[in-house]
Amino acid sequence: MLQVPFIRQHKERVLKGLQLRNINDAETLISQVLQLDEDRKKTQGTLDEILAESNKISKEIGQLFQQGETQKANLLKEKTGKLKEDAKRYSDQLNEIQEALTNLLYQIPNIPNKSVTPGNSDEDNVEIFREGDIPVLSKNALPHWELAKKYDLIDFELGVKITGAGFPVYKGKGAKLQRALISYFLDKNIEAGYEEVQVPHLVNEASGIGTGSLPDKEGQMYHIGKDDLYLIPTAEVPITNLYRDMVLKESDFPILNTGYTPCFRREAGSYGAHVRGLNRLHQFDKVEIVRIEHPDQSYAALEGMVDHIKGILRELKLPYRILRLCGGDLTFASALTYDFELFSTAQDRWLEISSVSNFETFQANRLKLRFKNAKGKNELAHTLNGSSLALPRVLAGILENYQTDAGIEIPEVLRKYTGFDLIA
RNA sequence: GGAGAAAUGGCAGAGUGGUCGAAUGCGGCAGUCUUGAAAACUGUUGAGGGUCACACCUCCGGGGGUUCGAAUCCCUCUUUCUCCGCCA
Repeated sequence: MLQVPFIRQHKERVLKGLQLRNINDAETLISQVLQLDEDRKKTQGTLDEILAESNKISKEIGQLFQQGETQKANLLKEKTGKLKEDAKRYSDQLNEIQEALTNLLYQIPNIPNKSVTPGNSDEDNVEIFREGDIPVLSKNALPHWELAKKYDLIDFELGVKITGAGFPVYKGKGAKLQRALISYFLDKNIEAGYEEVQVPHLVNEASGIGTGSLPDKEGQMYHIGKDDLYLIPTAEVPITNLYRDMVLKESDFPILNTGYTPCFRREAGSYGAHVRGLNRLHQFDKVEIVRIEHPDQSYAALEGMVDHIKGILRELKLPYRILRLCGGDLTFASALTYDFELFSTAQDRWLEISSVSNFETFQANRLKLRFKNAKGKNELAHTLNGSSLALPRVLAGILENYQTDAGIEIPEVLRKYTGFDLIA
């Protein structure tokens, strides 16, 4: 969530940023925010005066009682009735204004970084890097859902039986390969300095709001009504919320965490061929990296995260590219996002496997995640996160790109985790 | 799930209706002393709103109530601890 003083001071920049995101009524939205904030100040000013007066009288009454001047005190008491009424009225009004203001601010996404280019959809994203050889496969190469069936690695129908579509069952070497990937990713992250955490898979509303997942992605998350908890759509939510309501020291930076969790997404209305197999699921596994950074360091950190993920894909010998998301495709809370996509030869298409973002202070403002700066003032920290990596599509990419007539080869770096080097 | 106790500033811990935003200790910061450090001593040290700056307002787990006045009383929720029960 943006800070109102920021909006006031950088109105033009905010408007430009929102336009870059194709928000058409930005002007109205912003002027409403500023107007409401003015109303807020005015109302609070009035309320404060009333409260000050009422506090003064209360003190006087207290003194009179102590001096035994009961009669005078009782006289003074009568004056407070109107003040109380007024205070109640203005306080109610203030609450209304504040609620309206908050609701408005919840609707405003983050302001894109300078480097973000205009665009309407994923087609306008800018490819900034590409690496890895695209393997030449034999004529009878199969997509991963066929391979999964052929080698009995994943059973989609069984998942439908016990839960529903989008909840696959991994079996045998399929399950082992997935577990190998999780261990490998975690180990790589730990090696790079990230501390592993295991976090709850259900979060409360405050956590959802903290990362900007709520109310923006309400419909995307599974909600458990009975206990008012949400299944996490990504480990970003619980891990980032570890630092909610904190005032850090400058020496605490940087904070690096990694964690493996399943992720749950409702993905309402997505059906059809392009979401076949592992391409889009309701439950999938992901290893996440999260960083809490000093504002001066956050963009360097973002580049560091990109390099780190590059290193993993390089080791896995998978062909991939990096996109810088355009204004229209940027997620709600992000200022700058790089997507990693790996090329699936058998499907002849790019699959998104990681998204690395700098949220600057957008989440920190909601999280009340601050640090004491050199001047001793509390300042919002920057939060970042990235997938390293999302499992299903990496698994799909490995199955598809590593298939040979003899079977599916296991990437070299994974063999110590799988204990086998071929799925045949 | 049942019974009881508790929740106060970075931490520990006083405070049971009237200058309490809150004693005291520890920690942090600044200074004196020292070649430097430690110790000792002195001062300082919560957050948010508001203001050019003051003033002023709000916050003692969350929400609501009683009262002229609430950290203190009442209701409610949450969390923690102890005992019992159940249990991977």
